[in-house]
Amino acid sequence: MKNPSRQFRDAIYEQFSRIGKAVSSPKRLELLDLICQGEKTVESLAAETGLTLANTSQHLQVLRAARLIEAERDGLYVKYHVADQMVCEFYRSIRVIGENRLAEVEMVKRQFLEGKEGMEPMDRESLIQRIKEGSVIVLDVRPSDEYDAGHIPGSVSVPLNELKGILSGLPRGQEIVAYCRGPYCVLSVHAVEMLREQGFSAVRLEEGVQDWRALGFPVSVS
Amino acid sequence: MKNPSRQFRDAIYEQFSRIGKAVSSPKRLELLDLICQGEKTVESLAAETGLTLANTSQHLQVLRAARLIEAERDGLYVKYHVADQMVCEFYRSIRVIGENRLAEVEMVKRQFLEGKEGMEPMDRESLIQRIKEGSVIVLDVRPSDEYDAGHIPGSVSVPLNELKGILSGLPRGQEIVAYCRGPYCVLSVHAVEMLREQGFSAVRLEEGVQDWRALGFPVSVS
DNA sequence: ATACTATTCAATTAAACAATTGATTAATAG
DNA sequence: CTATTAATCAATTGTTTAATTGAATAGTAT
Repeated sequence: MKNPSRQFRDAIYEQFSRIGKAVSSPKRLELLDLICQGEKTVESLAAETGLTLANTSQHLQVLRAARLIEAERDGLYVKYHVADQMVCEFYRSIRVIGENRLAEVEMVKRQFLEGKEGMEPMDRESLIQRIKEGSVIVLDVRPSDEYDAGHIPGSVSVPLNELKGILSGLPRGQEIVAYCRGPYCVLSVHAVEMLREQGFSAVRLEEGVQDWRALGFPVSVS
Repeated sequence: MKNPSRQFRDAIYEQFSRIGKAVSSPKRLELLDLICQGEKTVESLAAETGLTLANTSQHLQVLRAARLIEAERDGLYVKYHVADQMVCEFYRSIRVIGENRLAEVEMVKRQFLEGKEGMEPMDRESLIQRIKEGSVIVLDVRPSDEYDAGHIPGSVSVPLNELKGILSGLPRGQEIVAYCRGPYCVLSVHAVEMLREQGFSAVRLEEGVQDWRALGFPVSVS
């Protein structure tokens, strides 16, 4: 019926579409985003995404069938991690294309941050400059295992739910920068809100570790 | 029902999944691949992919709705082109992840090239070196409008269907390199087969213009 | 205007998919 | 061995999707 060259191309693009199908579901993208922060159990992913356990597991199978992630059993738990750093860069490229080309992304973001004054990134370049020269305190407000898997050099791990307890230990004079998983993670938003309520001078860094790496800056591990 | 932060994330990942859905179909990937070579009419895309016109048009709408491509009317024809060079790089990253992570891609390729001796890329690095220093004749065997949209510097445009006619004008002594749209395009395979049958010393360059650009080498236009 | 061509739209069909539920399989601890 | 916990599998539901067909639209040439 079909000539060999067409069969060949059909087979090839069929294979490539496995990658596309894997990232064609919003929930799978969210899962991939989380897994890019460090290895995660099925349970923790289900909790973060609001999916049922069975449903989470099935989405993870799809990502695994496309070879984007790998599973490893650790006692009672199965931990998933990205198959290759390239996968994180790939996920990030979807994000960046979305941000650049889909006006709706900017709209949704603006709508969410509405009323949260000053949560918009204020001159990213100079903020990053100050972080690199160490003239501000940088808080990584993600869970500590994500900090361990990779963080901005010089940052301090203060998971959001521990922030309240260490407020008294923070210096009042210096500016505080909080960051988390990236522009669509709300941990740093809440951290900055809390810090400001307590009278601290705090700002949010939108970028996550993946962005930091993509910008060509070093990332510390453990 | 859901808290605002969940609503926000759902809305954001929903947007990103538009990109994923757009590249979740084999045929749309093939279309995107072709459009990355230069602007194309619906008709020519339908002919290349073996899809019906209506079906092609609908796939193009999906790619357009994800803002990956744009349409422009030119007289009777509608021409589609990539919305941004970033889209070609994105498509290429799917291809590269597929090549690196899906064993099936290599299998399908090997199966197709089986029996076509020497069609496998022979020491890519040194071949590229010789192309760059101009010690081989480089033929671009794609349609001429694709050559115009971007080609390897120093290459000569000889669309496959014109190759037969100019065989007599080619030097017998020198090695000839043929390239086309990339590893999954068969134009250069056929070109090399024809050249060898006629006694020429010919090899295939697997890389296409997108790869050439991604490797950091310059690309000539028009 | 009229015919003509390229493209898109609309309606249909069959196939693929996401989410849910309940049952089942691993690994561990008592 | 039995209970417990984490994860997966299997079957079902309602949606979404790809491809097909035929009709409708937009632009061109006569």
